Amino acid sequence: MKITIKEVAKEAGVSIATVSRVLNRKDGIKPATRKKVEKAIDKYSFIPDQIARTMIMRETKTIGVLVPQLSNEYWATLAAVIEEELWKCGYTLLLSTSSTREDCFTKEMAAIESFMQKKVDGIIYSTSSGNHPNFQAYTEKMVNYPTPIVAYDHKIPGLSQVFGDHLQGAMDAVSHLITLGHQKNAYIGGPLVSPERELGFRNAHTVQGLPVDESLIMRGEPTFKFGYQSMTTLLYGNKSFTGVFCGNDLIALGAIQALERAGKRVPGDIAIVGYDDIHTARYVKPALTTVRQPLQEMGKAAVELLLHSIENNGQRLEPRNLVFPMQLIVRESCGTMVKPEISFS
Amino acid sequence: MKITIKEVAKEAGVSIATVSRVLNRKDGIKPATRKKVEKAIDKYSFIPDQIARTMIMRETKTIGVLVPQLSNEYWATLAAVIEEELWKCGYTLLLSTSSTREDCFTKEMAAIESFMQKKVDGIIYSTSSGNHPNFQAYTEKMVNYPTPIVAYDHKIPGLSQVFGDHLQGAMDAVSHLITLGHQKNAYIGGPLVSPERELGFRNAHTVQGLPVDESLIMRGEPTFKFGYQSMTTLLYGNKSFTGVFCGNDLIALGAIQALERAGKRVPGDIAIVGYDDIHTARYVKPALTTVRQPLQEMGKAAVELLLHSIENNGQRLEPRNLVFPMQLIVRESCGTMVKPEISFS
DNA sequence: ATGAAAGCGCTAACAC
DNA sequence: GTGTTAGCGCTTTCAT
Repeated sequence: MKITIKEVAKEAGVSIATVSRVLNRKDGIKPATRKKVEKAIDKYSFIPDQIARTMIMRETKTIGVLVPQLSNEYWATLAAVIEEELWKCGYTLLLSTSSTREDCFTKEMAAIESFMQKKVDGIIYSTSSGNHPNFQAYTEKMVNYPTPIVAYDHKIPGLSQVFGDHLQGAMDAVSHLITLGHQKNAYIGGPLVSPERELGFRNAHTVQGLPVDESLIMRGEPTFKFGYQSMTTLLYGNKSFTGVFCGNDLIALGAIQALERAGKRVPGDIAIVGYDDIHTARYVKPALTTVRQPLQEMGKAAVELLLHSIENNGQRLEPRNLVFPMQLIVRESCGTMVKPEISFS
Repeated sequence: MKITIKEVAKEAGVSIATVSRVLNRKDGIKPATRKKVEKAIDKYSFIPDQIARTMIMRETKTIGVLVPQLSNEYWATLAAVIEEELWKCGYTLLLSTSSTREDCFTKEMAAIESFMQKKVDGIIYSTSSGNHPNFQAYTEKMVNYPTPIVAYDHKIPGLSQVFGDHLQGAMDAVSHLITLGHQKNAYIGGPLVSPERELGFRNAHTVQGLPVDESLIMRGEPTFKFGYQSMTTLLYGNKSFTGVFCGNDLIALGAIQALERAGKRVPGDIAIVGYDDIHTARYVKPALTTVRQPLQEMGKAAVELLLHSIENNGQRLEPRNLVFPMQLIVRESCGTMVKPEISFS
């Protein structure tokens, strides 16, 4: 038989209102009554029904989190950070991913809708379909949603957002390449990946009075496969270049793999910089020089922003934007000799 | 103003029952009425309240998934597989992790309880506290839970479960080491990690009539750090060994890092085998010889088992156990020269 | 200090 | 075909 507060009430010889009161730690209850009720709860191993409670309280204590994919270390780590942070604050997360499937935009919309149906208290939204033709139109409506949303690492006017300063990150990375003497560099990445990274690549050249060879710009998906294929294309195209900036570490790993297969040495023949600083970046040989994103801080900030706006949802407060600085991590893939670091993680 | 089916009904000039019918694609409705209702739904951008619906239907279309940690590639990938599979079947996942914190057992219990309160339709449960003193007592009660649970890669009597044949996997790995001529081998891993892997390690030796040096067995956590530290201990303990079987790939990576720091060559001086075949295993140098778990299949199986028992929850069907075979992937870390594989993933 | 009763938004059984 | 109505399990006035 199904146990509800009714059964508990009967067992304890009180009304359901009283049971509800002890469940919610309200005071103004005779200790003796409370004892009786607690005993009944225990006897039946009664677990209160959140769903019924939600109907009245209008809160689910769950947050919808949308990330592009979990099989990518960067996003998985972000999800981990968010989960931990949310749990500390008494929230659980409803998780969806978007970019495993071709039509990620459709999946994203469906996931958000599912979050709304399930009445999550808030949403943390990172996207992989920022370049979809209908993206703008869709996200513009988000401002009017009853559910607070914070955008992670992409712009949605009117929403609170957390993002990384990728223009700076990319410039630092490419400047490093240039400083080491690399004048002809390729970019494998955006703007599908991230327009700012390509922009930073260009700026770094411009600042040094160096031209950018447009045929050395490869745009596509943020995957190992794309990195491998792009590098292969570059190699067989007989392009001349000595440095490569990759839109993320996975791309860099793929590029390195292609280089090795072609008998080129990294960094001897070609210098490579990645982006993200996923764990793997330190394990590989050569260890990857890359740009570290302060993932931990960014994830925490997203949670804070969200919970803050949940608490004050009455006032519909001004959206807040948080920008985080990136940090160049110099390892081996650009030829600067550094003592290999040991890291536990 | 809050939009409910009431408002939609009024707008369309019908009763709430009719609105409910079109929402649930019931037939027996005049096309004209359906049109009217659909227009009203559209006008208000009405999103039905799952919570209210759940109260009656007794299903949430959400599944609770508990994994040890998301920052570990193996578990993240499993979560990704499960999410994808579940989504296809119309389910969303409520995700929790256990082992980021010290007291993972407490967190696990709390997470499961939270799943129950939130009335998930089922739970996929993988654990990292199988060695906790109260674990057995706790899981024994799970059989009587009203919510179907499938155990992932650990035994809980009375539940359906999916697991890998780690005894076989470990034996294959260690036999490979022995076949290559390694007679004195270390094990860095369990039994906290997985008792079967240690057992397989022992069996492989026994079968070949080789003794196991107990001082070469290191037990601890499934982390990079533990691998690094254990190898360091082994090295400074002046032990003699030429092969190492690691409980998982992260441990193996840590061990290799320690070996390199100590000026040893892999596989020249020491041969290493890992376990899991995470993506990183191919990127590292030397590429890791390891045991591949059919993660994709195992994740899918867990989902299938769960959904099957959700559908037939009336009959309380017999628990089913699925065991998956492991596959040794020979790369470079044991000294067998193989052409490095290219893999897109 | 406790109980009775009114809903929260929806579905389903039963009318008509 | 469509409307009326009784709940689902809980919280919360309003009485007492």
